Amino acid sequence: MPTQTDSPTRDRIVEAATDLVIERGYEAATMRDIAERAGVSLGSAYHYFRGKEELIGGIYVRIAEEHAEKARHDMAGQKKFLDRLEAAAFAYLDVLEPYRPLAEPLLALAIVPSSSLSPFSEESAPVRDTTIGLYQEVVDGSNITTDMRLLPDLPHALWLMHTGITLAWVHDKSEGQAMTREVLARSLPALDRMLWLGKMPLMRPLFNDAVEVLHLLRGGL
Amino acid sequence: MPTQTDSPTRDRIVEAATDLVIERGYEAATMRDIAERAGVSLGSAYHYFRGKEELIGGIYVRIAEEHAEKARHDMAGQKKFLDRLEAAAFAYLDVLEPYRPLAEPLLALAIVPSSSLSPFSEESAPVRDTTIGLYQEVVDGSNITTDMRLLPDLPHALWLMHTGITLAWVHDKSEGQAMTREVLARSLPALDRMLWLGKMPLMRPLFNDAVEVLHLLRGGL
DNA sequence: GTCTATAGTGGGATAGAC
DNA sequence: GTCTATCCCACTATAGAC
Repeated sequence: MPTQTDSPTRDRIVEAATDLVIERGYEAATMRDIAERAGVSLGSAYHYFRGKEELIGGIYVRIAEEHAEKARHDMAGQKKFLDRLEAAAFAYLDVLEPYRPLAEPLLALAIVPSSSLSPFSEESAPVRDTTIGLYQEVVDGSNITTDMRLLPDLPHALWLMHTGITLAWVHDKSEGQAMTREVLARSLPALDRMLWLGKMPLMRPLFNDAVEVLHLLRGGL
Repeated sequence: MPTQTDSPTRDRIVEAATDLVIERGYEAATMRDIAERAGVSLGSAYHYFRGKEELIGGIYVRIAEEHAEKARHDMAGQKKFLDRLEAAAFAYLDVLEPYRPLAEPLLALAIVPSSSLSPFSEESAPVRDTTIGLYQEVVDGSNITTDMRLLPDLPHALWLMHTGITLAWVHDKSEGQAMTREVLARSLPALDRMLWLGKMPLMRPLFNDAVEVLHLLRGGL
């Protein structure tokens, strides 16, 4: 944890904030209410956290860690790249589920590139590395066959896809976000098959572009 | 315009808001300042607009219309699908450029699915239809060859890509958002080539998935 | 020096007189 | 349809408690 010193008061405030935001939504959970439920004064809450945004931010870390843990468990023993990728992706949706009430307000904060809560920010580097590392494991532990030039950028690209899944999941209006699951069930095997096509000479120019685009994205975001 | 009745006062408020937000940013442009610059009271501003968000929302319409106009001009006479698609995409980036100071705050509002400013919302239907219609023209005026089952969903899919481009552009940290342009320069030809591959029997299963995924997305977002 | 409490400030939004 | 007056919020400043 490269964050603050541990403090029971601090933890109580985070907990109160998470509960209240889940109960009432982001706007309706006022800093006064959060402080009151945590049994501290408003001033104390602001002593520990720069603002409401930072208070909420800690949840990201929790989600990423829960995801990594469940994904590692679910793909243990699996060898096929598709199996491992599916395990990691669906584990993410499982972990996300209870946090759904937080999805909209969290996304509104995280989408701002200059915000510390943005997945691309300097401050998010630890959480980002956790998830990229997980996808590295997805690749490394597998028997993937594709254009070898793609491999170094693949974990990062999968993490980018991971943020895309988040975006789709938040916007998914279907019951229990079934659409996101169905899209993954359809597109992950397709992705697997496309990667496999990377071995074919006919596909060479397409994979040239893919490698180049992934590099560009990595540099400019 | 299926919106409000025209009113000079209303227009003055919109203009003041746009200017102030570009000058100072979204947060710093207070409703009080906007009202003052427009020469009306705070209460009057709230008479015309439900809130700050709605006040800013009108800008979307303007961007979509400017884009459609420039794109139609730029692709006039072009027959090749790739040429038309590139014309439409790069026209969009050209149109977006002067609005860059608004990008972050606007995205923060638009990303919330329940917001009227979301590109997927009921209220955004007119703007959405404008842009989907433009991509329909991109396809219809072209000599595109691909798996025919893809065609009905293609304009909507291109609009989805269009919102993705917006997302990348807002996050693009490179000088003058050069990365987004380079990514497009690389990936649009690749997309064109992939669509062309839809004619090959080998690609049949991949295009089955593509058609299915596009349908799922269309239904669940 | 570390934490807490209190009393502000300013901004978004609303009610109701005219 | 325009205004004034007011509410409630996030957030700040700062004095004091331990």
